[in-house]
Amino acid sequence: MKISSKGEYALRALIALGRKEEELVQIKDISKETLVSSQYLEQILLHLKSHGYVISKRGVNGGYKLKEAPERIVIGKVIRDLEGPLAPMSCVSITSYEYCPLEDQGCMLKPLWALIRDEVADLLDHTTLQDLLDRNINKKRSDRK
Amino acid sequence: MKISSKGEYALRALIALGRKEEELVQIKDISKETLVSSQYLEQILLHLKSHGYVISKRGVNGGYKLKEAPERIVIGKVIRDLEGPLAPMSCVSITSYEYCPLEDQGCMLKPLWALIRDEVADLLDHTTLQDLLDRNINKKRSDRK
DNA sequence: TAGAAAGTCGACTAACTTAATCAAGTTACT
DNA sequence: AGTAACTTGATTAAGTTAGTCGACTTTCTA
Repeated sequence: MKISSKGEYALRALIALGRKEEELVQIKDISKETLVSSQYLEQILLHLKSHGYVISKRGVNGGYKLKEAPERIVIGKVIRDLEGPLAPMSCVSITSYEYCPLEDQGCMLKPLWALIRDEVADLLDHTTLQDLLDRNINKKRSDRK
Repeated sequence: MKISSKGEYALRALIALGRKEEELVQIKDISKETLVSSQYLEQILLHLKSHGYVISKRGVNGGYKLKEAPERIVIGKVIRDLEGPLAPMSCVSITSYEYCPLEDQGCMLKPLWALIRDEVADLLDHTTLQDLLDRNINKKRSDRK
């Protein structure tokens, strides 16, 4: 049930950029703040760029910044884009469902996995980068009304 | 955020045994029901045995059965025993915590991981094998009162 | 306009994990 | 004695993770 370091590091980078809001931040500065090597960050930032989360400027005084406002960046989407489905098993994944023959005979595990998927997805899909920056990750969730 | 097939298969095997309650069930019969190869099941059943979930009888007419009643087998414990901590990051793991230097500077991600850990652990630690057999996995959780 | 700063891109790799498979046992029933 | 059945440890093939490397392109500035 782990989050991979790629997802973790991507979120660290987004947080670092979110704290500077509009300025360009260079990889080596992001590296200092996130404790991730420049070379690995480079790879991760390219992924973030290709998925439309950040924009970059090359050359002297270049760097990265967020493409959208932090309140429009949804953590669940970032994690799915960077490391794949949130569901614990593909038989309960909305975004990448795979058939399992046990479904036909009334699998007794599927409802459990579905519940986990729902809880995790609900939480991450209702948390934005701004929530992280505000340290506002409790409450405010759909099923707690 | 995946459950490994080892954990999934172990739970399938426990369910198969739980349905027979007291009889000895042979690996090849568990294999038919769970759709897991006999040879891989063999390995998994040994793990389940070493962790005290099942007992076996060798020789002709041997097989496996549950060591305890299904209502005493907690799914969270099975998963932790078979595939490790439930926490999405080791910095929020109760059972296998590991220090992360970002903690000292107020990591903004840790509260999120902690919340996920709490939700998943709460769910799995309040679900027993009997609940799975009864298809009774909703409600009845501590934070829903 | 040369040179340095900074991002880009693709290939590569070492270590680890997963998911098995295999072979050679040991035990116990008939 | 024979065979069904569990036991154990070694091995392996494939995939993933977490990087590393090197050559390249763009852009600013002196």
